Amino acid sequence: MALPAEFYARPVLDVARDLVGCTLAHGRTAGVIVETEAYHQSEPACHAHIGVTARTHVLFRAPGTAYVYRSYGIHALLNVVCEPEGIGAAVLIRALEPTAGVDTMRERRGLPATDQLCSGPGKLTQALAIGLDLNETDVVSGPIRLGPRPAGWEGPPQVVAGTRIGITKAPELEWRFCAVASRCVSRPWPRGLGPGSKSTAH
DNA sequence: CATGGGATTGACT
DNA sequence: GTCAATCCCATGC
Repeated sequence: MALPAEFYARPVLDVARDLVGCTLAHGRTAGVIVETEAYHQSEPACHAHIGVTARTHVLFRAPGTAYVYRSYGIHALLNVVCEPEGIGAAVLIRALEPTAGVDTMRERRGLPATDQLCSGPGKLTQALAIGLDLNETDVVSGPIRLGPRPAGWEGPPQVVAGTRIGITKAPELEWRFCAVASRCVSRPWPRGLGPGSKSTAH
């Protein structure tokens, strides 16, 4: 049972928030999404901001298309294209809580603790064996599968918003969404302050 | 055609 | 805390 294409044909911020708590699977490995970030052509941190190129054309394709690209020459990062076709927008999957195929993940990752198997965008693609070959595949009916929350995750998960990580452009946008209780997120909130804190003691 | 940067990670000081 | 690895691609000459 997969999330329908219509799920992704909505504002990218809504999709990013709603994907937290959903299931991501590839092969026999799977996990629950605990961290996402939204990207939209209207802001400069998004690859689609520069327009349609050989690299970015995928972002303008139909909602529910996977956009997998290489980061820092090393890591594959997984995104899901959102909004109507022709709009360049996507949700970056940043972290999972492993639920299936954990032993396989451990082998691929080299025996780290379970909490760290998928606690980062480059880690989870390695753990689930998601490579650049899956770029432009369909997450509704293709090899990468996205489904609703599994049993045990009923009820809306408590999701908190914060600023995106590792970017230099538009760093002020609070377009990162995390499951609040998870220990599998890629990075804790700075200085132990709650998400969305705009001012420090001053 | 040459160059520089990047939505990261892991190892090291 | 710092830093190198490594490669695709956008940009500029």
